[in-house]
Amino acid sequence: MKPVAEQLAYLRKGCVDIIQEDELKAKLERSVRTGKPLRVKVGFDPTAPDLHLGHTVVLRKMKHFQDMGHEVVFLIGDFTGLIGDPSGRNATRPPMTREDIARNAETYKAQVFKILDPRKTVIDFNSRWLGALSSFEIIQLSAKYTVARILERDDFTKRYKGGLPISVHELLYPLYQAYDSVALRCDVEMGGTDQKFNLLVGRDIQREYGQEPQVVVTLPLLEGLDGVEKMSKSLGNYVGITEPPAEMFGKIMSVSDPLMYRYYELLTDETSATIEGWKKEAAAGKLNPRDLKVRLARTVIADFWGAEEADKAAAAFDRVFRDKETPDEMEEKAVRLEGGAKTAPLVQVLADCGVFPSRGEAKRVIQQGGVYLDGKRVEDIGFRIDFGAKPEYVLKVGKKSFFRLVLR
RNA sequence: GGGCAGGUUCCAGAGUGGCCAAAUGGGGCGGGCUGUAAACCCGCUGCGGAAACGCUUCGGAGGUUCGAAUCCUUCCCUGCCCA
Repeated sequence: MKPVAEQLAYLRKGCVDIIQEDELKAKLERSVRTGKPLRVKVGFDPTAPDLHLGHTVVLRKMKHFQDMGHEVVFLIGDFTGLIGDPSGRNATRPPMTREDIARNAETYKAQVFKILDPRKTVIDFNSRWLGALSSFEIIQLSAKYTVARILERDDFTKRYKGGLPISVHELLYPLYQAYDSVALRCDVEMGGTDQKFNLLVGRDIQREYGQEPQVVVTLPLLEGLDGVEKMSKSLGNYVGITEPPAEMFGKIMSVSDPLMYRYYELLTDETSATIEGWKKEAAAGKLNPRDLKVRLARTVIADFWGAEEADKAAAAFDRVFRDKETPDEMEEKAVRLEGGAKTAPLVQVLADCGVFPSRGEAKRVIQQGGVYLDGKRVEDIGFRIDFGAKPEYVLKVGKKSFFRLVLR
């Protein structure tokens, strides 16, 4: 196990808060002395079946703890998922079914080891202990905290003052999450900055149960592709870690320059000094931000798919967008025509095979000049596609979507 | 239990009998500019229709009216105040 000072320096990088740092130091010292690793918990909400880059910020930090020889608990909040954490939301979340949760948990398991070391990771479910609590024990737990303190949480305060509904079970959420720390006897709990309140409640409740309070580590929330909202699946501004390399590449390239530096900071091992240097060089015109962006995309993709795939994605991207060629892999859309007909109005075909949600939408985009067949812009909304001449067309919608239209 | 204020299109939020498929902003989509950047500019944004126009929508169900998002009844949901 590494010396404490070295561990601290390594673990501190990129964190927003460490509460309290001297407590962490003390825990690390004891761990070095006794050879007993720290237990670090991070809870994951079972609603998102697919991890995205936003999750990887904390996953990477978990990996850092593993690198330092500590034990990481990847806690799937299957029980708390039944409540639905209202953090950062202004509305109550609909609860999930047990089936949803079980399925999503499996998906998680399959994904986290792209980053985490499986030998040093414990995967657990909080239904294991929360589901076993009796009503009496729940009352005991709730008695250890006050409504006023719970309402201090930012989003509760806002909702309360704004006259928006808060259900009682939502108030219980932080207590349940805190109880996880008690059940696991955590030394450290990590989460995004939006989790700060919940993590801190963990400290209080552990104290109430006679345990040494955990150290709370918060990490920045990664902004989504829009650069404003935090990355989330429901906002659609995310890059999923299982997405094909080409997809990832395109998404990362579409990010704004300031966001690119942010991504470097949070998603790669480049040092802050290096990144600052690039920023200056780009501003001075010595470096094309586009090249930096390509580098970022390759680095990120290499983490999940390997360097070779990253290179391929980069090459494919150049072919399509620099050389204006069509990509070699496109989503195929099967076209079915009535009674073995060979031709049909394009608008109809595009709506039927799901490229557009309705004919109206298809018409609109064609009128606006956003539809291309085999590289030629379709000008006429009455255009009929003819599969008699050829069985397959390359369809381009807007700048970046390509489909293969195949008659079935 | 009593009083009051609300529930509008993806979201926020106007609209209080016909001019409302419903202002405005955001989001989304398309075009232009570019580094497929961002920012910015233009356009579109319920469904069907080439269009004229038709059809379905304003918490649910009924009703009044030639005509309702707008009025009435009732039910459901939310917030506030009092108890």
